[in-house]
Formats: sequence, C-alpha cells, structure tokens
Amino acid sequence: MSANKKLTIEDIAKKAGVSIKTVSRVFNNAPNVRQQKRDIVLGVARDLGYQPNISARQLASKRSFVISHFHDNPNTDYVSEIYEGMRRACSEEGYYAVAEKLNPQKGSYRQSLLDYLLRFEVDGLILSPPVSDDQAVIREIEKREIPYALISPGKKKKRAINVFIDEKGAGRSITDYLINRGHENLAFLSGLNSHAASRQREAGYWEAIEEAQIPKKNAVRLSGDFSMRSGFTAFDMLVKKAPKTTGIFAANDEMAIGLIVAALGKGKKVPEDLSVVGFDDSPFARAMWPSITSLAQPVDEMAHLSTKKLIGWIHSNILEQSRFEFSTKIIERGSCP
Amino acid sequence: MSANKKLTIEDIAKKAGVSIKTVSRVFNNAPNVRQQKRDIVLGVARDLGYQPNISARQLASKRSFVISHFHDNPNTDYVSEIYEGMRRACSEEGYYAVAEKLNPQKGSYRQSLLDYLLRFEVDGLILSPPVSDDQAVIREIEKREIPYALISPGKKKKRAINVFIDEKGAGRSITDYLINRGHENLAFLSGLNSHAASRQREAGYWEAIEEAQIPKKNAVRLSGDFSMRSGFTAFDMLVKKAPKTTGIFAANDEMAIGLIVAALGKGKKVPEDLSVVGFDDSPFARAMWPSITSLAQPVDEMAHLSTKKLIGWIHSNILEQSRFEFSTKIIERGSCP
DNA sequence: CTGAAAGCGCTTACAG
DNA sequence: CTGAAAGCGCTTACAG
Repeated sequence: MSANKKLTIEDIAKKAGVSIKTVSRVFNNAPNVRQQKRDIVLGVARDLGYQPNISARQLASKRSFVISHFHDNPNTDYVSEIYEGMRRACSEEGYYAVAEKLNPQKGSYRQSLLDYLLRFEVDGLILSPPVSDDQAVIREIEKREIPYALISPGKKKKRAINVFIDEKGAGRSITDYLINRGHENLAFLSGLNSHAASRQREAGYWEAIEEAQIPKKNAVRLSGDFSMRSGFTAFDMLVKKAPKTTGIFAANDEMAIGLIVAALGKGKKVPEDLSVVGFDDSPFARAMWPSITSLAQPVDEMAHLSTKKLIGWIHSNILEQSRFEFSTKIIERGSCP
Repeated sequence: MSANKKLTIEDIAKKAGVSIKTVSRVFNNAPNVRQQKRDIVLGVARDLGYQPNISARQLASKRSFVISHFHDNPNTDYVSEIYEGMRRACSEEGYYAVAEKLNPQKGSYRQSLLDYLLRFEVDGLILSPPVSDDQAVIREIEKREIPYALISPGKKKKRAINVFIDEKGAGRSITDYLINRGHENLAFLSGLNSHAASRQREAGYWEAIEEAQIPKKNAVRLSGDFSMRSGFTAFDMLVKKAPKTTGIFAANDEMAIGLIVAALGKGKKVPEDLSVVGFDDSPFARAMWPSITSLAQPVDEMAHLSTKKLIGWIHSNILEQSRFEFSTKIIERGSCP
C-alpha cells in the first residue's frame, strides 16, 4: 500500500514514455490524446495501481472535486439512499460526496446555504425535496453559476439537471391496482398539500377513479401531512366519512403505517377489511406486520444518474440534457396482496 | 465571496506583521507561538474572513484531513446521527467527514475495508456497531496504525478511543422504572444474543429483578433479534408463556413497535393492559401512536466527542484518555407513562 | 520563540 | 496532437 501512495504522475509518464501532461489529460478525459497513447497510459496506471492525488488536483485546478447534497428531510432512509447513489457515482469519477443537512430552525435555509458555500468550495450541488423546491435557495445557486441537480422537484428548472418520476402516473397506477382487486369504495390519504408530489399523486387518483367510472361519492379524500400520526388520525375520519371504504391509497408509507396501526387497534383486519397501499417502499414498509404494499421509486439510481450527469456538466461546461424520468413499480405485500 | 477565496496565508501574515510560518502554526494549534501573536493572527484572520485552503494543507502535509465512519447498520437514523455528530466536530476542526457503508454481501468486510484504505487516505476512522466488534477489521486498522474510535464496542480496546454507555446500568434503570410503576410481572425482549449490548441490558434486567425481590417466575425472557417482526412474534410467546405480564422491556424500539402492533391487533390496550419501554429513542418511537417510552443515548454527542478526541490524537500523536462513558435517560411517553 | 527556502503532485496557460 | 515551465497555498525540515 505505501508503495502505491508514492506513485506520481511522473512515474506513470516515464513508464509510458509520454509527458506528464499527457498523463494528466488521460486522467481528466481531456481531448487531444491519441487513442493509442491513452491506452498505454491507462494500462501502465492499472498495472502499477496508480491513483491520482486528489489534493494536488484540487490545488492546481482550483476545483474541489466535491459534490454536496443539500437536504432537510427527516426521512433518513430517503436521504441515505440518495447519499449512497451519489457516493457510488462520485467514487467512479474521483469525486467526494458530502451530505449537508440544512437546518431551518436556526436562521433561514438561505443563510445556512450561504454560510456553507462561503466556507467550502463545491463543484456541484444536489438538492432533494423539500429543498429542491426552495426557489430562494435555487436563485442563490444560479447566481453563483454552480452546476446543480434537482431530485423530484415540483417545478423543473431549465438550467439544471432534473430527475423525477411521473407522480401523477404513479397515483393512477396505484389507484388502478386497487380497482383491479375489486375495491369499489376508495380513499386517498393526502400528504402536505404544499408538496407538489402529493397534489400530483392525488390528480392521478381522481383520473383513475373517473376512468373506471366509479361514482364520485364512493371515492373520498382524507387530509394528512405525511406523518405517521396523521395516518393514525385519518382512520377516525375514514370511519366517520366513508365507513364502506375498503381500499386506501396513502401518499406515503408512514401514513399507511399510522392508519394500519389505528385500524388494528379498532379490531379491523388488514388486508381483509381494509387494503392499504403506500408510497416510497420504505424499510418500515417491509418490516411492518402486515408488510405494506407500496410504490417504489429508484432513489439510488436517480441519485447516481444525477451525480454522473452533474459531473459531466462540470467537466464539459455544457448541460446536454436536463430532464430524466424514471419508472416506478408497485411492490406487492401483505397490506394489499 | 470571491474575495475571500483569494485570501492566502501570506495576506494574513503581512497584515499581522509575522511570517507565514507563524500563521501556519497558529492555525494548526502548534506550540511555540507567543499568546500575543496568536491573538493578533486570529484577529486578523477573523476580520478578513480567512479560511485555510484545505487542499494545500493536504498536499503539503501529506495528510488527508478526512475522518471516515465505517458502518454496516440498517438503522439509518442511528447512522445519520453519528454522521451529524462527526460532521459538526470535523467542521470545527477543518476536517472532512465521510461515511462509508461496508457491504458484507459482496466479499468480506475486511476486503471492502482494505479496498477503501487503498483508494483513499484517511487520517482517522470511526467504527460503530456491529463493525466496532469486528476484530478482523480492527486488526487491519491497528496494523496500519491509523487512529480510530469505537462507538459502543462490546470489547473496549486499549489503543483506541472508546465511547459507550453503561448498558447494564441502562437495563437496570428501565427495569426499575417499570417496577416503580407497580408492575409485578415483567418480561425482557432480547435482541440478537451475539450483540454484547443485548446481553448486558439483560444482565441489568435480572439484577433489578433480584434486587426488588420479584420472584423469578414472575419475570420472563423472550428471544428477539432486534427486528420489528421479532417483536411482533414475541407477543404470541408472551401470551403463551406469561399471560399475566404487564410490563415489558424491549431491547430496542423496533421490537417494541412490533410488539405493540401485535398487541393492538389482538385487542389489547397500551399502556392500560400492557406497558412497554423501548431502547434507542428512535424517531419512530416518537412518531408511533401510542408513542413509545424509551431510553435515549446521546448518540450525536458520542460521535462528536469521539471525533474531537480522534483529531486530538492525530495531531498530538498521543492517545490521552481512551474511555468515555456517557449517561442516558428514559424519555417518558405514551406506552409507559 | 521565529523565519526563508524548498517542495508536496498536480493543472494551467503558453508555445509548438 | 504534445511538451517544458510556472505556480496553486500550504507545511516540513532546517537554521537561528
């Protein structure tokens, strides 16, 4: 190992019979190197186990090789999955992945962002909900011309990388899934209405209801706020407003869990009396009993691709494609088999 | 901002009327600088908003200024809290915090660790359970003489920083808490027996039982594995083995949740029929309904302190104190008020 | 307790 | 398509 650490660009250049500049070009994927030389350099580097010294690159190039993920999300499973996708992409490209939790309690978002950008150099930023919809934050980033990517933004930005799923389509397919299983009395349990995703999922719900010609009176909407507690409370509303309901679409898994716990506590059987489908395929959806049927989005891949595209943008200084839609699937489990 | 970025050690030296070496010494907390000069330098740096260039430090010193947290823990809340504590400490000391998830599926732990240490320089390592009890991993680290810290290790190491809580004492205090609330028929729901923490918590349980002179037949042990599912199943065992039980101590919150869900499903009331205390004070313990009384350990502080001490060790090359015990407290909630 | 010189391993213009 | 020189902003011996 210590032998590896001593290897420099010069050693590789000598072995390969080229100048250090050529080696540098190869490792930066820069143009103007004949393919043949490129192969030789890469071969020598592989044989000797050469790893470029990141600090030297940073210092000389005045770039940081750091991609930072800004978030403010209490859902650590979601944040961890994003980090993992970023980390993989960064490691492939010789970058560092850093996660920064914006703390809205002390001062504004914007302030913590500014503080951060002042203290640390970053080459690119990744924002996830709800930060990805914070226009003040986005303005600050655009002002500094830092390449950035938005994960599941409510409003897609032209000068950014946007990765997302078809929220409305997902809402439709969950509703269809319930309808196909014979449910004729349905409920949608919403998240915070300020989140675009919740509104879009609901739109898909109503579209599917209409298309299946289910009478409007047999389909209700319950208000939640994405918290487990609100799912718990929603069950009481359901009993009052629409006791005949048998199929429920919750806008996230936490609410689905809360609702199921409430239902069990009142002697209802899941899925026999009440079938529930969640959204996110969170680890708890798997661990709960009954386990929860849920719509999965490929968060890890979304983070991985956006990081890759971000690094491409940083290198070429050109934003080629700005929108990437990912597909989802429903994972069938105990709460709605 | 761009003005700040241009500031170098030279600017500060000039302003402060000292050599750059003195400035460097001040920023590295090195000895041999008169306090008066130190204050001047620090004052000038503050006024101008100077931030040392990390890459330059890395390159010149051949240190990475990176502290890496190795883990393999499905509990993302726990991992995130550790990361947050590390990140705070690192940011105070001008270090980078990195989290690396060891993937035991592909190849051994040890291999992924070696791969990592080969690819990246790190100045220090932090290990959390279960990695903190993997002696093969620890051997590799000690062989390389990398300073490291263990969070809640089963076996404390002499040549490492160890941060931990009194697991047995925590088990005692939870049991006492139940006893003080009048429960005379108790159950302990264990985690994986291979985890030292679970065994120690159980030892505390039995100690408290004995001290309170509760007949052994009124206290049972149920086997779990830390999973929510195992808590769910444990309820059936409980009904068979010890139907008179009213007070339950679960070795973690997930099992407490599983057990409560099972109990609710069978028409039991919590806490009226069954009082449950968990361990970890996880976000779900707060969010559940009923919310769960749980023992909280200061994970964030444990990570923060161990990172600080680790950096101190790196700088001085001296490991001063190797053991740090943290205190815990029981957070009273709905499941056992 | 303090300073002037050399060097860490790369990249950036610049020249060809 | 390729190379020799200068320099990024620090720290490390070394000397005093």
